[in-house]
Amino acid sequence: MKASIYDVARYCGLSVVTVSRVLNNTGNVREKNRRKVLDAIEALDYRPHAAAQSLARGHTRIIGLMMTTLHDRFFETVVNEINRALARYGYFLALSVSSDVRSRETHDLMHEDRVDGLILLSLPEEDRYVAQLKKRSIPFVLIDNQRRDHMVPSVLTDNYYGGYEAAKHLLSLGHTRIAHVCGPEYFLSTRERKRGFLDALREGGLSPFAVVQGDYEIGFGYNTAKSWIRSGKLPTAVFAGDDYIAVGIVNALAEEGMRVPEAMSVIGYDDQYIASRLRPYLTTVRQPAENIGQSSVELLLKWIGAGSTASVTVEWKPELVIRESTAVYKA
Amino acid sequence: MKASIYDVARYCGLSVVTVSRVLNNTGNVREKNRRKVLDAIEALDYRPHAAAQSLARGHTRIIGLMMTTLHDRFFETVVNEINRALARYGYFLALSVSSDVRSRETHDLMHEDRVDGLILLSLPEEDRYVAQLKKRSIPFVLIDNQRRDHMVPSVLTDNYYGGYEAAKHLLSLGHTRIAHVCGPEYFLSTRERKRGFLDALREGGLSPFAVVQGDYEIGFGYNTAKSWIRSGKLPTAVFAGDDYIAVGIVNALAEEGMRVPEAMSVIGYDDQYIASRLRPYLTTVRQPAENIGQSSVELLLKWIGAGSTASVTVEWKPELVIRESTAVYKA
DNA sequence: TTGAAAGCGATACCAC
DNA sequence: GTGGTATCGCTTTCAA
Repeated sequence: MKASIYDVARYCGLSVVTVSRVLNNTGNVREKNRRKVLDAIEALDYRPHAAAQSLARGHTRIIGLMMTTLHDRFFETVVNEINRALARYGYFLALSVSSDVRSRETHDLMHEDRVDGLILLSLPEEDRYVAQLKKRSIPFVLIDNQRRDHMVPSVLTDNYYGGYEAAKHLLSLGHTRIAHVCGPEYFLSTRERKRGFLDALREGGLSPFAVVQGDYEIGFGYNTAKSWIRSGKLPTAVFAGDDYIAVGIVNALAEEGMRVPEAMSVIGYDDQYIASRLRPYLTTVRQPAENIGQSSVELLLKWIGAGSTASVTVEWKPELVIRESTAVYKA
Repeated sequence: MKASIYDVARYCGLSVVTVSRVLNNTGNVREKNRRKVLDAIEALDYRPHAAAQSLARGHTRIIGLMMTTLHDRFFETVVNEINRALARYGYFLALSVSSDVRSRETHDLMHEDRVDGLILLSLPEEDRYVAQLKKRSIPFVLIDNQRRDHMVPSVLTDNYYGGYEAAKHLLSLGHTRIAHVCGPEYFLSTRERKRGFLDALREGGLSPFAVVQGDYEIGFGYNTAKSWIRSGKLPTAVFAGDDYIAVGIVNALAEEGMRVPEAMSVIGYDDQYIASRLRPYLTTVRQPAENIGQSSVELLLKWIGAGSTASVTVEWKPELVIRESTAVYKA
């Protein structure tokens, strides 16, 4: 049978209160007794019962994380970092991956006082949750939120800047026939990247060779490039909405014997695993996933600690990573 | 303030016992009263307090999952499936990703009665945990365990079979100069795949063109292929230890203007995302991650339900997925 | 510095 | 069918 705090108290001839005190490092315990308690704990291999502690203290030291998919390098890294940061502060991570927003389990995560706070990672329909969370006054943080108008603590990256920098890079290389192959319109990030891209081109006095919209998939990039090739009209540089699209483009070109960056410069977004492994290594825009994960935890724990929040927004700048897939334009 | 079961009882003029009864669907409640309770719950927007329930019931309905990395398609899918299966049974998932086996948080997951059971996903040093778990009599299941000798409930895939089938496939295509580029020796899966591969070759009366060992990385496949090319001595077919290695090989070949499968047949393992997206689509050996995730949950919950286990081992057969990267040998 | 006792919010045994 | 009460294991006043 597992030892309880009473067993420890009995074992060392002190009261449970004293045991509790050394457990929680609340002062006022004679050093000699402290030792006795510690020894008893050791001898009995005692560990406090989490549920009992939660009940007594009113909190669980569990943070919930809700997301729709793990299959994304950026998300993976964020989750990893959140996990690590949480552990450092003595918190646990409850994960809920659910593509179906309306499923039951995600709701119970916030309904039964299971968590002290929640992190919402790039959730569509975020409003629905935000309303619930506010009503139940559960601390939360949004990462990569879709809407920026409601005042809620959130951490995000400057996608406009990312798109802008990507385009600037291509421009500086002397390209003038520049296309953008982007993701679905309903992502704020897609729209922002595009806006940044277009603004940069406009500043350069250019209009885009083309703006093609589809999914963040290798296949979409592949098909787009193939259709350009078929038509015989190609841009000299492409800003892909993400690395998968970029890789698809490179792949299609390679099949036709065209090399990147010689035949076409290609720039991606996200710095996924393959971006730095597959030749040609991809020039890309990197989001600081580690920082994002960390800030979200810090923001959340600050809220939990303070009992209220100032609804801070932390914004990270993405970073242009120049590798092999972009080069100076040669006529 | 959040409503407790006492508030509900007071509101509907019944006792907490009755409320608890309708909450848990234990019979013996007059239908009329049942309605009253339900109405009160509705009116007060009441939800039972998880910690209080855990304390009273003696379990948490939380299952812990320990793993070392999320960056793997197979793992992702397993996690996803575990999450889904758990949710179906009304359980929650506590995740601990930790490459450092000795870190604190992973331990507390099993020490404070936070979880009703644990799933260990492909953990090196599994023995250490198994011992702890057994000592504390916490139900657990191993997925993809490294050692197969200790009697513990586990679910795994037949890597020997996978390697064997891969080789058979290449053999049946008429290849005779077949290489194996595999992962690190310390993975049981690596050793098993290799053993299957070698046995198949032996049955075909062949010895391998080469067996090269390195990391499960694109770069390793790339470098290996490059060195073959430099040496001028190439196999006509390769069984890569995983898809990343395979993609690296294809990538290196493509750079030299050599096409797959025309110049060389390549077969991967795991059916990662890129395997089915990048041309040429990879012939690969697919592990049934969904089934694995599900069985692990079922095994674990069965143990938890029964209070004991028969130490079952569930083994899934991987499946050969033939796509574009392998073809009949032409001299 | 220490400990007795009152919660925390449920469940479960046992009368009625 | 229903409800009083002890119980789960810990924290937190409050007196001593």
